[in-house]
Amino acid sequence: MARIKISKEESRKELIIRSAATLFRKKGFKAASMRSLAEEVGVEASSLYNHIHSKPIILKEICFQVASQFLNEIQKIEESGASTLENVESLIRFHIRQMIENFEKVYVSDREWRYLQEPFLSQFREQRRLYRKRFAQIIQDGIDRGQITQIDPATAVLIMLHAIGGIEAWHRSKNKISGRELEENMVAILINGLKMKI
Amino acid sequence: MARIKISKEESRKELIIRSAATLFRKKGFKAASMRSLAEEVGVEASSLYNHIHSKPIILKEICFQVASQFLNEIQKIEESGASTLENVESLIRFHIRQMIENFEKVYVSDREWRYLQEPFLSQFREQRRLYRKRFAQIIQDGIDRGQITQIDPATAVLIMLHAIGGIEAWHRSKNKISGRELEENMVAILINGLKMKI
DNA sequence: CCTACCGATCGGTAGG
DNA sequence: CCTACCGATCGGTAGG
Repeated sequence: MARIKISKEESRKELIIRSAATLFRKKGFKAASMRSLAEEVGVEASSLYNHIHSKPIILKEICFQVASQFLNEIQKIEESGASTLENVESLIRFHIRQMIENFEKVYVSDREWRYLQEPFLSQFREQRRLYRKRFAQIIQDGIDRGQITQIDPATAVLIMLHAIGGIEAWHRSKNKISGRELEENMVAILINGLKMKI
Repeated sequence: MARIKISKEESRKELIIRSAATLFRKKGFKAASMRSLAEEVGVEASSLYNHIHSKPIILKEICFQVASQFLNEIQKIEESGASTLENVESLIRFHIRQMIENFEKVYVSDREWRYLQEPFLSQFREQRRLYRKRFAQIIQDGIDRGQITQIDPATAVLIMLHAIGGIEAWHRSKNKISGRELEENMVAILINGLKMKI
């Protein structure tokens, strides 16, 4: 019975976090009220606090959940032993798919993290900085091996990540091309942009 | 004397709008309070209302100021008679420079426009939609003429605009490369990504 | 999970 | 341009 209660609590909490992600994306963290979140979930605002600690802690859970997924993936890729350009492509594809399939949380983590409270704000910034550094290192390897054109790796990372963030506009548009087509088009442009000119 | 008074009023208003742009960028529109804006400007909150109508109207002024600059520029480029790839490059360079030199307003117009009130929200969305359509048309011309690789033009626009939005991260980073280098690197990657593979 | 409620802060107005 | 102030809304707590 204790087990059942715990698992119910857990799923309730996750429902709240998922609803919050959608709400934070739509309205922005500051403009999204706990009252509107409660309405979405179907309870009174005060009842939310039986499952979550506070509004900023919800944001923290979203941001760190997403961050750990990307850190796991880059770890796998670094250890893959594939060629650099393949590694860049894998990572880009992972970002694109996350942005398509796990849109609400990824978007919130990308755009609303600045409302994190300390010490989470600093921790998140640091994770982000290290992630980008590792991404830049993969690109640097590609330059060293002559697979990637002579560019500033940090700038390349910046372009990649933000370009992929643009999928937000795709979600909002009518007459979308398919997710598959979107992925192929983005990969084509971005990878082509990195390749050595011959 | 009336003329002097008016010109003083105007510059006071523009000071408020510039301060607001910086504040909206730093805190986000919702989190930025009129009281903190007043503090920045050096008056009491209530005194702001002698120069501006309301908080959302400040946002409107920022967004439409920026939008009209981009609309002017794309107009000039469409009429230039240059080759397609040159047109794309000109437009990208304009975006990059605006993002570097007119950062606060451009960033706010890019990220905070969703807090616009009707009817401005709809008007802004429509201007944006048309702008992107014109940008996509330039790329479509390039594809038709065989200068640009076979990709979805709307996706290409999405990538370009959001990649350039990434300059925000450049502003925030220490150890920046120079603005000039940034521009050249971004142009290199983005234009290279569009070009026909040979 | 709800009712009742709190202190803080918000955008904005009245009046001078 | 300021003092004084308003109603609305916010995140969150007490107590059951």
